[in-house]
Amino acid sequence: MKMSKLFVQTLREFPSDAEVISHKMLARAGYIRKLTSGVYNFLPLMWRVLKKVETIVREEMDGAGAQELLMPFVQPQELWQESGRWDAYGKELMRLKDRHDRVMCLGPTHEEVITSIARDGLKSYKQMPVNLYQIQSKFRDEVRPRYGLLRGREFIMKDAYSFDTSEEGLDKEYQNMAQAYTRIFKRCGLDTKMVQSDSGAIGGSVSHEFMVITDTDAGENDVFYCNSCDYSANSNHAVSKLAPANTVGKWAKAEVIDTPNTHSIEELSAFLDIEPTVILKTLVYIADKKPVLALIRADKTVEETKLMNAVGAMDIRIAVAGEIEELMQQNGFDAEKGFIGPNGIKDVTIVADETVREMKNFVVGINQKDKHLVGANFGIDIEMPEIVTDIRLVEQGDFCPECGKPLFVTKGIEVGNIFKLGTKYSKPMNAVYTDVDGKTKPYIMGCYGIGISRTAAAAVEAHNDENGIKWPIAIAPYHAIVIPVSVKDVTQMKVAQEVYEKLLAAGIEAVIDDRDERPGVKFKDADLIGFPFRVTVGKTIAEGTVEFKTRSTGEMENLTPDAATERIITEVKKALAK
RNA sequence: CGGGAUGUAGCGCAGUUUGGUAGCGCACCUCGCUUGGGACGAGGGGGUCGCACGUUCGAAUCGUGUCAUCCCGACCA
Repeated sequence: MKMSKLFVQTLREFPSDAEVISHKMLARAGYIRKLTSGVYNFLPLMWRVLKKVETIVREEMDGAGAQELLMPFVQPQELWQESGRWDAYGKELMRLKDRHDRVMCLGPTHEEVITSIARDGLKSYKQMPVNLYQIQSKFRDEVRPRYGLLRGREFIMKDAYSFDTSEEGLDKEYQNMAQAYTRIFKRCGLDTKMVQSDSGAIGGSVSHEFMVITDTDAGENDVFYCNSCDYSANSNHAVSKLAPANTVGKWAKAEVIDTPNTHSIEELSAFLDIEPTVILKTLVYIADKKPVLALIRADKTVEETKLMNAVGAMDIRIAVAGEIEELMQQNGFDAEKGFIGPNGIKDVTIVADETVREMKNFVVGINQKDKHLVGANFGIDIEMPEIVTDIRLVEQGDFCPECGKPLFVTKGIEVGNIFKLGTKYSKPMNAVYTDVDGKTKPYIMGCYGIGISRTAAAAVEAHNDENGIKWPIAIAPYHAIVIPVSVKDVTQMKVAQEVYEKLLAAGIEAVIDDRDERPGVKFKDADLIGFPFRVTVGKTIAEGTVEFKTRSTGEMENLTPDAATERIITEVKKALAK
């Protein structure tokens, strides 16, 4: 490809609406252009990258025994009503009407459609196991799209769905996919960590996420991991052992005492001269529009996803002052934040964290302003809630649940995930097969996603410097660029042309910068766009050498034109051999 | 959806306070000159100043409304 004809417009400055590095770089280097919020044009360079990621994904998925198909982007409401997700999915599901006022949605994921395909054509145990996948644009009407391709509304995703006749079969396919994913991301030049995670709106029991570890803002997930064993988990799912703490209060008997103006745990513990570990904290949440009380040892934080799961809600948030007031009034109390407690609250789900179990003689709010109950105990002064489970956010300094060594935290970009769905969709949608015993049974399903466009963006997050992108060779839009310093210099141009043609003949994807620009412009563009290799043909051609530069390391060498050509061919082959 | 901000040429911005016929840099076109890290000179093309209504002799500028975009929080590939 001639640089003069390559459809790309690099910018001198970063677009002002870009926040994270991958968005800045991809926009400035002319890979993407925003069409509207969270929706991007993938320009020729970007499309080449995406196709390369797709190719790797296809090769590994096919190699793992999956079969590719393509499902529609527009889906009918009825299918989503069958699974129960039409109401459950929320506003992220982009709904629209056709000309007959029939209600449709844009596919954010395809469990419903694939399940309908399966129940039509997958009738016998003999046809299983089977794994079907597609690569396609998805649309999720995100509350707040951001970070460019990392959280767009429209994005390219590979989604695979497996059908098995047994849990054992599903386990096997789950492992199979985990291994395929590990290979895929490695081939894309990304270091990923497979972490335990919450299964969220898609549902199911077990799930893992593949995280690109990054220390930038773009890593929206906190990942806790252990250096001594292989435990790692998303913070929304992580569990931990706690350091020993004093959880027994200093009071011998229960009594209500005045605690004026102690609205926070800090103020209360200072006023009473005690540690927060002997205070029972009561938080009011709104889960699916209904209030929920969460009890936890006061030095700990509630993890909202865990709480949401504990009460079986689809949506959760902390209550605002007005809602707390309303709850108090309904129960005949006059208290505010800081003095709330579980006693006397009727018809409200109460969830306690495991940490409350070992608390004794503790301090707790009793829904009276400026008063607390001290020396309280479960079973005597406070009823133990029916739901006692882990709703605690793991923190740095906690210990590994498996081996007891310290846990560490880091940021991660989720590029893929795998779920065990079980019969979550097959049962409600009556998607069944006939088993060997002649009985009809629902499929045991799994689903496996990879964000294609997010993976490409994550690669930029992981590989860049102040001058631009440093693409991993396997997913770079082109492998190499050949730059004649002056296109008017006949010798330089001739040698550059020869190198370029030899590269093409060897199957290297190369660009020749035939523009009549000053060298600085060409070098800046080459670095910004991120060609893995660069051959510069300049004055040193008089001594028979050209300059060979490796983008990832910045290393520069003077080689003969043939040596530089061979070097690129060797390096690219080596990189693609994985 | 709550809080904050911004909409002026493809990109980055000034002009708005104090109303008077729209500007700068980059990019683009032509010519000259230049050629190892985003040169220089001359000339040129491109904008209903987000949109609507209002105030005014006159609105990018003032008022009201509206839309869009971005940032901070709750969701997720």
